[in-house]
Amino acid sequence: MTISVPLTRMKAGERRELILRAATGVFGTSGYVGATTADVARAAGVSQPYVVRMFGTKEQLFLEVINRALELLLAGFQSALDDTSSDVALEKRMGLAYVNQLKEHGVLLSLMHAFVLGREPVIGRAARAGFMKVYRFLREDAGFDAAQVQNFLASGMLINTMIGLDMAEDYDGDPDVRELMECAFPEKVEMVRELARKRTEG
Amino acid sequence: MTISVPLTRMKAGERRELILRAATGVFGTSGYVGATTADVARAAGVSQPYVVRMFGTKEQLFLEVINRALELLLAGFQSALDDTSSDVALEKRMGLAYVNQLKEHGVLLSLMHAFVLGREPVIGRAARAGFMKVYRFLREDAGFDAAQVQNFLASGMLINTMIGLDMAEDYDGDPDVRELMECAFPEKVEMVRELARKRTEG
DNA sequence: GGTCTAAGTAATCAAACGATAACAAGTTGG
DNA sequence: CCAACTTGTTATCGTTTGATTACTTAGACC
Repeated sequence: MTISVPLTRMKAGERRELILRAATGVFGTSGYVGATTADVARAAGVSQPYVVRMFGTKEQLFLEVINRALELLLAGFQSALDDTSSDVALEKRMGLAYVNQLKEHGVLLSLMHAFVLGREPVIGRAARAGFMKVYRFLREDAGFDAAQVQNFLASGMLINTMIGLDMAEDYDGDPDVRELMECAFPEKVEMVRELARKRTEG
Repeated sequence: MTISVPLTRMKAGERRELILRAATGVFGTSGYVGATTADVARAAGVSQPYVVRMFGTKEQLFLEVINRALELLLAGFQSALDDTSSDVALEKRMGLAYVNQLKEHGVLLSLMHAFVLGREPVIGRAARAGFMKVYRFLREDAGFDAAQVQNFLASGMLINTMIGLDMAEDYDGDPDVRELMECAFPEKVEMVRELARKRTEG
């Protein structure tokens, strides 16, 4: 039973961002179809009809979630690109920028859920466009060649998959999981485990 | 309007396999939550209650679908492993075996949909176990080292993603898509495009 | 301090879905 | 040939869900 009475008022813009963050987490966990507008509302601390009225439809909300996720991702890449202070190689800096997106829950996973819905007319089109936007950034702005991009994206998709699988769940019980995770998230295994713990308990 | 009258009888075993094939395609396209038992029934040419009664629940059906998909995948890998006649390197043979699973629609994609539902208690557990079964096959039976397995799985997850995105849809209109596809499916681009066409038209 | 707008809720609905129950028609074995 | 089991269907039900409508109330502004 949720006590829903007083609720401090916000301007629509703030509330919108708050709901988008909540929705990112929910869609990341349950997927586009599996997530309900009531789940999102609960996570955001507002009523279900308010979520729908603010975004029009669940589909529109999901589109805004994945567009926001793409903006965050590309902004992270741009920062890694701009930061020439460190002597770390570009490809590695970009990889770290990618993994750091895990700190906000659902950013990478809601994208991943969109990526497997290519046959959905509206979402599919948006997902392809978003994916290729990342491709072009890596290819043109970051200056990767085609093979580098392919390799980078492949590693990213494996990371998404392992996060989607909640693989950290089995880290302690299965040495093969440990081996794989240490290979897939170099230097970031502890962060990933910590975040998984927080999500499970909290 | 479906004409549903005469329907030649089958033994339950055959009908089961037929439904599992149909369900593989439907789950691959729409995902676990998005696919309905009525969709599966329509694709299999039987009534919706029959699907439910044969498999108990939709969840159970999905579990059988992904277990079957895993069996097909591992059988394909085993064949590639056994076929020592060709002079093609093992890693490449395994890659071809992977891509050839695309010939049956939904085998790789239904697995992919399972892989992003790690938080679902039952499906998540099965998905992790299945993924690690593949990992162990590559690591132990195929003799890959950890980095090789990571690289192989990463390429596989990128392939899954691009198929899930229905990326072939944009092959003609976007030269970057063409570049990426030629990098991700070496020598198999035409097959992928052909299968995508069949799925779109048929 | 009253008023008017923007921020929110409660109540409710129609559609879709998974599941169940009850029934029909082949097929097989004695 | 008929009884019994298997293969299948039609009809229907209770929930869940996204969406709509109508109502409330906080707070900014004159």
